Formats: sequence, structure tokens, C-alpha cells
Amino acid sequence: MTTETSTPIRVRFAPSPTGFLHVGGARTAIYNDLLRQRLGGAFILRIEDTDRQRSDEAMTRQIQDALAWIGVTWDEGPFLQSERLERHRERARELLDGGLAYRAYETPDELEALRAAARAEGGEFRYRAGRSPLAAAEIARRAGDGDPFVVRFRMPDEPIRFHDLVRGDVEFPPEALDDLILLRSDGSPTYHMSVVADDIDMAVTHVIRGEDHLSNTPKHVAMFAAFGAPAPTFAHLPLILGTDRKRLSKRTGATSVEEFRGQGILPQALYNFLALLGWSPGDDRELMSRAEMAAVFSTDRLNDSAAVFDPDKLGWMNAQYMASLPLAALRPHLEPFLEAAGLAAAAGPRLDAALDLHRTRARTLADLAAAVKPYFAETIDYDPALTAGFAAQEELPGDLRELAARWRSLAAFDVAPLEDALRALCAERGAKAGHLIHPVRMALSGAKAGPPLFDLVAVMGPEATARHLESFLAHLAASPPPASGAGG
RNA sequence: GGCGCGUUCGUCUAGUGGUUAGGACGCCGGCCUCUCAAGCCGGUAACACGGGUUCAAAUCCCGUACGCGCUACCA
Repeated sequence: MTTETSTPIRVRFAPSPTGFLHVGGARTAIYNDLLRQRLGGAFILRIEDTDRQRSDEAMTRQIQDALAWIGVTWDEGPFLQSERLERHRERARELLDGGLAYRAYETPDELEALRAAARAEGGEFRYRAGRSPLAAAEIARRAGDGDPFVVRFRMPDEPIRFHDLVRGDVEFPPEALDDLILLRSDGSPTYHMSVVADDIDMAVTHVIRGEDHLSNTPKHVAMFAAFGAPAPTFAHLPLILGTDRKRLSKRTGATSVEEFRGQGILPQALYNFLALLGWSPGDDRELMSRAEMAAVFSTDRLNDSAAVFDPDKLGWMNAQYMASLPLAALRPHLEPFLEAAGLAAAAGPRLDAALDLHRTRARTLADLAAAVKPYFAETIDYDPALTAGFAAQEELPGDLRELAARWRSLAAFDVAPLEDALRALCAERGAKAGHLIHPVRMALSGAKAGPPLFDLVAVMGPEATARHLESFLAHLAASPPPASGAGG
């Protein structure tokens, strides 16, 4: 049965703060977010920082920032698992008192030796109650001496079955499971102890997490049973792979939400893209808002095989959002990029007009900011490789000067008169309009391609146009003469 | 090694016994056009392999190959 309750659910996203929020983690958060929106209930954010060595407070903050940026909101938390250690110990003690867990006195070295020996015989060492490699007398001695011990969970002897919303019915034989450690010899709870204790205390109903936890799930299922608590419904998501078909890593490109943000990807695009990496609405829709997805989200349509992260498609999707989002929604996200481009002051109708001219021509916010720069920048850095062709045209400077003069005398700096003036001049010179259109585009934008020229000029305005035309003329004058000889 | 999970165009996916195997990204071509995008139109390209079951299999079963996960006093 894959039925989802129609009653409110409680989901949680539980990252460990050992690094930036990974896109895999972000996608997990997104599915939790979508399911909670679809069915109602609560989203709990829980930071699993029980590994003190690797956890970092800055990362805890960063993860929250990244989540908020991408548009995932939580109703409860963030709870720091490290602040609940006492509760986790208490829960372990309950199991101990109830005989569902026991003390074990082997040292890590002894355990390692056992594992090595088992492997040498081609087998696998399993730690189970009553099968301690230590003699009863030795155990008694260590207990009596107050030697350090771990608390182990007594794993049941029957196969453990559970239903996974993505995988279907899954069964693990008892031989595959150890009596896992609940409390380390220093008394600190392990991940498994903390997760189960928290999921029970927080009344979590649905656990959506990465496939790497599938093999942990039978352990957790057994523990829920030991506590007499109903196990939550599980959904284990397939991994996200890099273009090399290996687990996504920095080797093949960006992996963290932060990196994509820095590249100029919109949060709406990343959310949309990630959501579709392992889920589809069932029809052919791809561009969908969070609300649209939430309206039709179902775990039934979660995919069960790994997906390769395709940066090209993300770029396309980002371009779609940049082209269609209301300017007001786009601007706040663009701001940091404008600032980085030295355009912190750019604003107003000119900026909006320029944005409209370039938004369908950029893939990222960084591209957009760069494209809009010439409208506000004092100068343009011309690339000699792109201007060499113009520098070779002897009559061009004179024609450009004449054009500048005619444009200057225009009553209105609008598309039609600008175009008429340029075409008339070209006609007088017996040239096609391209004779001036292309060099002027280069002069005003530093690029050989871009928006329709007269739109560009009108938005640029008389001052910037005159200024850039002037410096382009200077650039041409300073350009080395065309190579003589071969080719001519 | 053991246990678990997976495998449809290069990539993301639709498909749940009968389809010309659909859509999207990418790529190629066309239209539009002052160029480039966008948009529109068209093209390219897939059921990992081998056995079954069945009148009929991408869909069900078994095996093989390949990939991945777990196998810690990490999470």
C-alpha cells in the first residue's frame, strides 16, 4: 500500500552541518517541503551535529540560509541534536532497563581483530547478543573492574520488513544486521540512537531521505518497535550523479546550493530543476512553480533510479525564469551581481529597459549583469580581436562621426528617428545598413551580437551613446594598422 | 566478499501487456531578422544483455553484466 494519509503529516529534514548544503540534500528538503505543502502538517528542521568533530556552527547557519534562499521553509526548529544528548542517553537507558539493550565490553581493537579474522575466512563479522567473543568470566571481570563499555541494541532474530514509498517492500535478513551501538564508551549517543529518539519525540510521520540510509532503515525499524512506537513511513530517494555517472562531486562541477547561487542561478530555477530530478508531475509540464508542484505532488511519482545532474538543462531553466519573471522579482536577485560588476548605483527605468532587452539573452544573473554594464559604465573595454575588422575599414571613422552628429541633432532619441538617420546615411554612402549597424553595436556594447541595435541605442540614451562612440573612435585610431600583404 | 537497491534517446523523464515508444535539455536544419538570443517549425537519438511466461513484453518472472549504497564506538 502506498496510500498517503490525508491527515496532517510531520516531516523532517535532518542535515549534518559538515559542509555546504549539497544539491542532493536540497532536493531531499524540497521533496519534504512539497509533501508537507500537499498534505498539510509540519516541516521540522533538525541539525544532526552529534559528530562534534566534523560539525561546524557556521555550517549550521549556512544550511539555514541556503534552505531559506531556495524557498524551503520550516515550521519547527532548527533543533540541534547536540542539545538533546541527555534525552538520547535517557532513551538508551530505557532500552537497557527493559532488557532490549545490553552492555558490551569489547574494545575497538578487539572488534577490529574479529572483523579482520572473519574477513580472512571470507565471511563477515556480526556482533549479536550471546555470541560475544569474550568468555563469560572475562566479561564479568571487566564489568567488575568498571571497564568502559558500549550499550548495544538487541537486534531481533526475525527478518525485518518495511514498506518504502519509493522502493516498495524491502526485507533484510537478520544475519545482515549487527547489534548496533546505541551509546559509545564515552556515553555519547550514536547517530542511530539520536535519530530514532528524535523521530519519536518529534512525532515524525514521514521520513524522506537519501538512498544511502536504506540499509540503516531496518535498524531504525527495529528500534521503533522496541520503543513501542509506530515506525514512520519511509521514502528513500535515489542518488544524484555527476556527468561522469559517479556520485556528484566537486570534480565534475558545482555541488552546493551556494555555488549555484554564486553563479547566478535563480532560486526558483534551482528548486524547479531539483524537484524534477527524480520526480515528475505525470504530464509534460516542466516549468512549474513551487505552488504548482505542491498542488500535484505525490510520492507515488518519485523515481527509483539515480539521476545525472545536467548543468546545461539547469542553465536553460534558469534562462526561462530570467526571461519570464516580473522585473520586480528579478531585481533583488540581480543586485549582488550588479554590485560585483560595479553597478551598485544602477537603477530606475533605464535599468529596467536594459534588463528587458537582455533577459532573453542571458543564462545566468552574472551574464545579465555583464550585459547591462555598458549602459551604465563610463568606459567599455574593447577586445582587439573583435574590433580588428572595423579598424581595417578606412572610411568607417568618418562615417561614425557623421552618424554621431546626426543623432546628436535628433529632436527625439527614439528608435524610429535613430534608425532613419542611420539608414539614410548608409544609403548616401551606397552601403547597406550593416555597414554602420555592426560597428555601432560593437562601439556601444563591446559585443558583436546583441539586441536589435536601435532598441539598444534608445535605451542607452544620448549621453552614453555619444561617449561610447567617441571612445570607440579613439580605440580604432589606436589600433594597429591591418597587416599588409597576404589576403589584403 | 555479504546484504540491499537500481538499469527507456548523450542527459532529465512519460510509459504499469497491444503506442509509428511521447515530452524536455543538448545537438543539427529552417522561419523570423541589422547580429545574437527568445519564439515558432522540423530533424537526430533509447527500452543493458540472455532466457522464460503470454496470441502479444519496455512493461511480469529468472539469470548475467554493469552501476550505486550499506557492511564504524561517521552521519
